[in-house]
Amino acid sequence: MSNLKLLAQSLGLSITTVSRALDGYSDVAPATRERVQAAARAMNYRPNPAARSLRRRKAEAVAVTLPTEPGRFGPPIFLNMLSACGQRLAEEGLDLMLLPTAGRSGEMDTYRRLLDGRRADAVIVVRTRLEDERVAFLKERGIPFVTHGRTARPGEHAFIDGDGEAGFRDAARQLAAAGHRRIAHIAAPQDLTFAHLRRKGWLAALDEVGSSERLEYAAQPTEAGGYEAAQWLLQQSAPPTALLCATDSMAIGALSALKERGFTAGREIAVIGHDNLPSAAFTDPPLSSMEIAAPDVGRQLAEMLIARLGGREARELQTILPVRQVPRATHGPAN
Amino acid sequence: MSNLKLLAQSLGLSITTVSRALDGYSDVAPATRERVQAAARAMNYRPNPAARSLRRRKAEAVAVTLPTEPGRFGPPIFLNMLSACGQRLAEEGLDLMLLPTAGRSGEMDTYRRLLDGRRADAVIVVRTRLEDERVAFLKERGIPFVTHGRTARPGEHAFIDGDGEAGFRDAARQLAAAGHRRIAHIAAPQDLTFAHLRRKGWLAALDEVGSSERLEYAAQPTEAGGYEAAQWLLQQSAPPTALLCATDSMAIGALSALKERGFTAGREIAVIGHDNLPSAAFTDPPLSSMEIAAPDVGRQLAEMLIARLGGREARELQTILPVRQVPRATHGPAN
DNA sequence: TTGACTTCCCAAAACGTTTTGGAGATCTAG
DNA sequence: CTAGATCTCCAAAACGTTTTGGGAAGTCAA
Repeated sequence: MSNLKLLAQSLGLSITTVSRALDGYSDVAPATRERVQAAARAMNYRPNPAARSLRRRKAEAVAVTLPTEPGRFGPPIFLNMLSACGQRLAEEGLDLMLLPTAGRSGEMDTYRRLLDGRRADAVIVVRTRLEDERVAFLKERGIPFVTHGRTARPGEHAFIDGDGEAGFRDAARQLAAAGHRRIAHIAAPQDLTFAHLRRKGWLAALDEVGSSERLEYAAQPTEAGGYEAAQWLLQQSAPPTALLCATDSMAIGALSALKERGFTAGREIAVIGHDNLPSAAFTDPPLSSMEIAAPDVGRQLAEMLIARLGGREARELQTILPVRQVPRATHGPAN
Repeated sequence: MSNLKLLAQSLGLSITTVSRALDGYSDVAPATRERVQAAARAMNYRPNPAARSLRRRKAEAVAVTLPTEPGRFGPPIFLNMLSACGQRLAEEGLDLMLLPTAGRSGEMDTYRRLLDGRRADAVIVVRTRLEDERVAFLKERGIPFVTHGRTARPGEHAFIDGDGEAGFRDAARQLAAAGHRRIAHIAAPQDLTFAHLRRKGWLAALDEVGSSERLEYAAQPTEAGGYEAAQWLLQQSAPPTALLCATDSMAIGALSALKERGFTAGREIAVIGHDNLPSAAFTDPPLSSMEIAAPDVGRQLAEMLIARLGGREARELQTILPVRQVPRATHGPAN
């Protein structure tokens, strides 16, 4: 409600001086600066964000688009990550805008609306794909952005990601070391980078131990997808003794399929997921999983975005976070 | 990049006329209107949102604050609901701003920053409490808002909510009809309205059937909370035969506690949750739950907000949606 | 023919901020 | 005592839109 004009009038100063005093310029006397700041606090003045961004030609906002098919739940991790991210951005005076989009084509429309209209200064890309048209678009336009997850050419942009490849390699190695010979992979759609990398890690471990079996099934990264995959794998002529699942949601579905067929996960068949969802500790048996070792991915994401807005080079802003195994009861023995 | 001035110049018209043509005013000739619209499309002109909201004195944005304790996951339903909501708001040219806040005091700070600075025209309140200072604040300031969930005085503001009370009454009735005599309630913190109402429904059913037992335990609405509650309830001298849980997350925790003590849910002890999470169908045994019967709560929320911004009275905008039982395997028999 | 009414258009004033390009004091050095 | 340097401050011009208050033709009725 109160603006610079009012503030200036009440202080007997010009708008210019008040503005500069509040922004901490050096060409205003310390005494007046303090007088101005006190008055601003008293009238609890807040700069009008519209006016400010009009003049500065910045939106002071960061956008994230959420591709959501109706009825399908986004991974619960997102909300938490975005929350932490937004909190850090707020400290910098940046708003976090959530732009849900319908399907993949709607997403590009949203991008165009967003950036032609200068509604956001920077963008966060989630559910990154190996070949991601969003990334291509943003690079072409020169908009700062950070992706959550890599693309096929990660060298060319800022990203933060967990080392799912290493995580799955380690997990598969451990299973092999425990005597498992038929380690199957329940994969998520391979255009999603995280899914591709996790599968790659699994493949690497199989190569290492000289296993030639390539038992796998790709499905949607949901409980239903995991269930479907496990059903298919278990009815093969030589069914697997271990299921390495792309996500915990899929693993939970797989557990259900195992139970249905009379298997006990962790005894006859090992199951390992990824994400360490809160519910993973409460499945029956408790689900072995893995997770990004850093507690604050969202915050780091924000930090990278801020650095990018501050002019830092994209190549300096590329983080791969280690993945830590969270063993529980389902990675049990083969031998 | 292109603005009204450029557009006007290229058309040999005034800025005023171009602006009015695009806004569909009647005082511009149909022929010129079309000429303008064609040109606007060709130059893919988008009005600068900052300039527009400066002049219109509106932010063209809706905010939702997300109270998130670090480490604790918000209910996975939120992301979906907000997604659907944001999609509808976008059709109206409104951005959905996500403002994560640290703890309860930080939340009020955020509200003040938000509304003193006119960053949002309207607000969505989630995790509504019986006595909610956010609601008080918004009413005092006269900001349009809709709450997801009711307060203790729901008559005074717009809200959308599921009829958790009826849902829990029905569920408890059914349990009683099946012969259950000691129906316990695993409650969420009672300052949260949804938790209060669900407990109330449970109490109502107990009164109806003349049961005097009041077995209950309140905990955090998480898997861990449900686990803790179930543990406590099961070690009472006269343990319950049914657990009516405030949320599916809690029910999943309870299932785990049951298993640990050698009980089979749905045989010795019934378990029912609420929310119908995707994973509820994949627990062992599959969890009986309930859910709001409407498929598009988020969209309806957006609709109410739009109506409210359009001047509709808050009292006309109060929706209680029916709750439907989703029976699976865990509400099993007592007799 | 004239006055009133339409129809179509426009100049200019906002909205509230930041920034540019000084201007008037006061001080410093010669 | 004067020329420059240094401190403080300010008027005015942006930023791109919407909206106010008309104004110039053209049309119609009397």
